[in-house]
Amino acid sequence: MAPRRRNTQQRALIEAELADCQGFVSAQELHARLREAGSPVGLATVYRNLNDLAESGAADTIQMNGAEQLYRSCSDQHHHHLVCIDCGKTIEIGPEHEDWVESIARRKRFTLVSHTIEVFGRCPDCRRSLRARELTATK
Amino acid sequence: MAPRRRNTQQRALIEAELADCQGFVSAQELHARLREAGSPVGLATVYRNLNDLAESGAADTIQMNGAEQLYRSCSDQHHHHLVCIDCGKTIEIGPEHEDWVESIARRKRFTLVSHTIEVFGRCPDCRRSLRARELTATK
DNA sequence: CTGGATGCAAACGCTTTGCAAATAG
DNA sequence: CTATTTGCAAAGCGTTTGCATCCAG
Repeated sequence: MAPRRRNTQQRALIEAELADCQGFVSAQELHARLREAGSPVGLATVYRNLNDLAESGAADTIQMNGAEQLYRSCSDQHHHHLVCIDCGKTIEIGPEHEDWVESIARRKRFTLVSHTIEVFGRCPDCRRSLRARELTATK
Repeated sequence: MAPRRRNTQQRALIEAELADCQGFVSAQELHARLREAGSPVGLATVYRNLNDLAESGAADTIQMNGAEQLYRSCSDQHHHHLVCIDCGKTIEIGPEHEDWVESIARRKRFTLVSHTIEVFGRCPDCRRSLRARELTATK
């Protein structure tokens, strides 16, 4: 079992702030938000808690280019995301693909351990404003 | 077009060594190999070239846990891998799934930009030796 | 020759850790 | 009261960069 942890004030703040974020946030970002919100939590504490949350499954995490770890509140089961590269909005991708992943592993006689899938694109809103901007820039 | 680069001796060494590796290697690992092989190439140069290769598509790259970038020689088109977590053997996963990724994006009205898929498991060989080891350890 | 490439070491950015002080249970 | 957790600052780690030197074209 996951060894129960203490219920500290800063842990609560971190969880709350994380839940408030729409998409993924980095530890640094979350730390800044808390600071601005007048809750001066130590950066190291943010890291420690975020890692705990990720380990316990209460948050999930992806690695961005540049070795930055992003976290997101998540109580659900295993799933993946479609992430907008402009605004950061994320949409969960259903579990339909798990079958596909399993069949790949089976076909190669691999025992499946884990997998990561991240899909990046541009959401309708951002695409629209991008196009508007391009028109303006046209000479 | 990709601006042509100079054909230096160390670039050749790096490309050759990368091609020699079975699975993925980190920049540091590759640097160590070269050094052991008596080809003292600077670490920075290894990084620079590996990044160039990745950018030009001559190598592909995945991020491991812990923010370490792994590279692999690769002349093919875009594809993904099934990686053995014990021996590091990698098997390319065909492009069948690209359709699936596209359909996800289309359904959510996203303009697709990129995606990453990595599947980790244990290959038949490693599974076999693992089982053998477990039997031995049985009290 | 000359500009791009190399090598070194210093700089970087994110993350982790050591340790004393604070605090939950 | 005691074991955890916090906060700070220092250390760690992979990677990048500044700059003088080197060498491919």
